[in-house]
Amino acid sequence: MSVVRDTVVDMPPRESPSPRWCAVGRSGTAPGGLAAVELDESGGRSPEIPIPADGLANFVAAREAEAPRRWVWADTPAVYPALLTAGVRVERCHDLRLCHQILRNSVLVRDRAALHAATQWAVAPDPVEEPRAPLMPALFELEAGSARRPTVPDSLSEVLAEFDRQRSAIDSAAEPNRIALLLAAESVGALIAVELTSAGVPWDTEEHDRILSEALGPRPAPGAKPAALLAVGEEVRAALGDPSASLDSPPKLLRALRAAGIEASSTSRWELAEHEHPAIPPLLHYKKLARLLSANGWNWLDEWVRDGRYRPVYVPGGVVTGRWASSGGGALQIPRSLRPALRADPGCLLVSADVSQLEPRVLAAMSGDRAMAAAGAGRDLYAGIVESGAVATRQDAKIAVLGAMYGGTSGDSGRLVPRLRRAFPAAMRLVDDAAAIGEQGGIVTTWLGRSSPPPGEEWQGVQAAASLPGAGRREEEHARRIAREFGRFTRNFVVQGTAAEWALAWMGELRRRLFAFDPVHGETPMAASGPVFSARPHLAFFLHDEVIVHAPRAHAEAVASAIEESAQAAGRLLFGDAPVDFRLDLRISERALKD
DNA sequence: GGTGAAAGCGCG
DNA sequence: AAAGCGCGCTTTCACC
Repeated sequence: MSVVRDTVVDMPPRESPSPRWCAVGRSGTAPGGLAAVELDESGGRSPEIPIPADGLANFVAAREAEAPRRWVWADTPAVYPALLTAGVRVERCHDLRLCHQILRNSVLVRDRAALHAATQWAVAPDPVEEPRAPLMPALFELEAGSARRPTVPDSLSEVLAEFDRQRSAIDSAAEPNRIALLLAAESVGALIAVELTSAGVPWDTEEHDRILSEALGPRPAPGAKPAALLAVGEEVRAALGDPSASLDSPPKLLRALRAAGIEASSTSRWELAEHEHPAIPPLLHYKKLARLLSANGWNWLDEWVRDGRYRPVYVPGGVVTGRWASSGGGALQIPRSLRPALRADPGCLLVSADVSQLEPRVLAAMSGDRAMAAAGAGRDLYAGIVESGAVATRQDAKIAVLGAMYGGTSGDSGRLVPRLRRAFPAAMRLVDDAAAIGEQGGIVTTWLGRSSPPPGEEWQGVQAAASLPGAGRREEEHARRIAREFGRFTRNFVVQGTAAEWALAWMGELRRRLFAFDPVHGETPMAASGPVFSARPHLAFFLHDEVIVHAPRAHAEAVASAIEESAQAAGRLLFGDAPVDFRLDLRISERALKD
């Protein structure tokens, strides 16, 4: 019994009365049907257990009651939505598609040959591009005409073979072997992502409409522009002295600006703000309104909010660093001005939490920089950096820290980062080393073991060309520039990626605690959250370092404690007893606040 | 008429 | 024209 399989792979560790994995896939013997196989520690397998074509939810519910070690399946979003709809939640799974991606790329995994050979599992990072295969009741069946096959294999035999490959790969990882923890975190993320869509964000359509109307005027007829937008547009044209100026096309707008004597080189907001001209303030206002309308206007509302819920689709592992991406509705870009539309159901509250300075704290923990950990202990990290004497103001501290993590070289950041380097040498060495590796075209790896992609062929080609004897200055400068760019990417990768791992651990822990709450009986609150999540606190929103839980009133205080405890638990899970605390801003309210 | 790149801006 | 990372989405426009 290896340490990896025995304790770490389970997140969080638990006593399981049934310490076996349960793999599910399309049956090889019963065409069109599903089947399961149970696996034990020593590689033993049960015979195929047939699952009735329409009986997956029942099967899973029954087995789940026995607390299997993990469900093993190809692709969580192909299976889990239908289970939730049927009222069945699972505690833990192993998502083969996501885990394959991590293991195939991680340089910590010594035996990757078998995974690399399994090309059918190497899929594009974003499988949401095309419609997914239908989910239930024929789980993995193709629906005539409309859908395509899942992006990864789904037969039970393929599932079992891939799981074998992955277990070997996990065991072959270099010490300290944290990759199983990463796979557990990634897989619980896959469950959470589906659950978030299923439960939805409680959305107050009237409040959204009120915010839009206040800014833009009443909702216009389809195809027409809102009154306030038109009025501000006229103001801009008047100030430009150009009644026909086009404001929506950057090239045309630029010409109009030039004609009015504004020497701008682009029409981006920050550059326009540099110029003094009566047309500038209304133009900035116009751009603000136009953005609100096109990105989150009434059309967005019609398309994305149904029955009081906004249901975005999250894409775990959608970003190379391991952050989630989203698909549809722009879940990760909801403007703060619209946050008040996020509103708890009657009888419920929102418990919101965001982590203060997550990434620098993660950097302090993974680098073991005690001075940086101390700067953030029990207070605002930037205030602590000021107190340490490294920089003079909180603003400077922030610029310096961001510059350290992003690779800032010029301006304030270029001036301040060296001071940070003196005050926090261990933390800075970690990111500086990561940057140096990237500049040489190397690969870096997060705390738990997610590796960065190598530079592309073009990058390699430019470097090779620049090192040839006949290379000119232009080529050398170009090569240097893109080498530094890649260094900034790898510098940031280790921090952003490890922060994403912490966030997954935080949510995984929180999810488990939330489900231990007693459902609220009587009138069922949060009915629109579906059979699994109504009546009990559930995650409703996630944004990199921020969560919102939708909870019955009676549970709100306890939920806040659970969020806090989960953050500390995540810190311990990843970093042991590193003296870094992850501070939260916690808020309990009926609606999310702008800020 | 569809496709893809670029610009611009929202989020962390 | 961002300096300094990672994304998604809408609009415009050149091009096939």
